[in-house]
Amino acid sequence: MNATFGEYIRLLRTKHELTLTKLAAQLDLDSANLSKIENGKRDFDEKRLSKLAKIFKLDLKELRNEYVTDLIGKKIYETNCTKQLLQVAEKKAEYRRTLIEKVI
Amino acid sequence: MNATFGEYIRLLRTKHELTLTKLAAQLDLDSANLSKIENGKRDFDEKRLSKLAKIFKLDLKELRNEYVTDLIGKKIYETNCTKQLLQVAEKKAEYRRTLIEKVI
DNA sequence: ATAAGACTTGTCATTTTTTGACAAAAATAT
DNA sequence: ATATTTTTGTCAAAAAATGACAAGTCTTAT
Repeated sequence: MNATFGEYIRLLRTKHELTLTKLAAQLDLDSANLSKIENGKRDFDEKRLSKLAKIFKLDLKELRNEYVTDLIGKKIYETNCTKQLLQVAEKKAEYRRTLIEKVI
Repeated sequence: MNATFGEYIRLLRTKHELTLTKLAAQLDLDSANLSKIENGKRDFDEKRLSKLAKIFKLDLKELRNEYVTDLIGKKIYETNCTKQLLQVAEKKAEYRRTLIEKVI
């Protein structure tokens, strides 16, 4: 999926021919705020992922992957993180994983 | 650098034989909070990067790279983002870069 | 043309999260 | 043992995110 998470939601919504108001209601959200989410002016709150999955009958894990990759992709973008640096970041993530083991 | 940013600061500090109190003062920070930062219980605020660079005579850009990779590494860790998903995230970052071009 | 519905934008109070500051306990060094 | 250093807990203040509403634009049907 080559789109922001907001664009992805809009895609799902329009494909199902739902209005902002209709979908927002199902997500327990204001339609104005859903509009902002779709337009990348607000973030989608992780706590609503399961609702979103149910509404569009999506696999929650896959949806969460979409969400997480968007989150990190956004950070990569915001910080101007190059591919090279991203590899360093990945190493550091691995390192953090080893930290926990040490505590055990 | 295979360490969290907090650990990295601690490394720098001890290498220079500074106490928490001394370094904290130079960073315009409470020593108790610097302790938390070094122990990963708080985040280092980006706005102090330049001070940190000056104190230890580090290249600000390189230091910022350390900081950014820590930031993203932490996110990768927290979200359990696999290498595969990370590639997706990278694609999404690229996509975001193209979005701006479209506006121009 | 205009009325209705759909979407967008701006604002603001509330909530949540982060930060700074201080006190006191724990660990370490002298 | 005392002094110094470091850690931990707490809390108020600052900052950021969120929910809600009002008013705006745009689109479509009549």
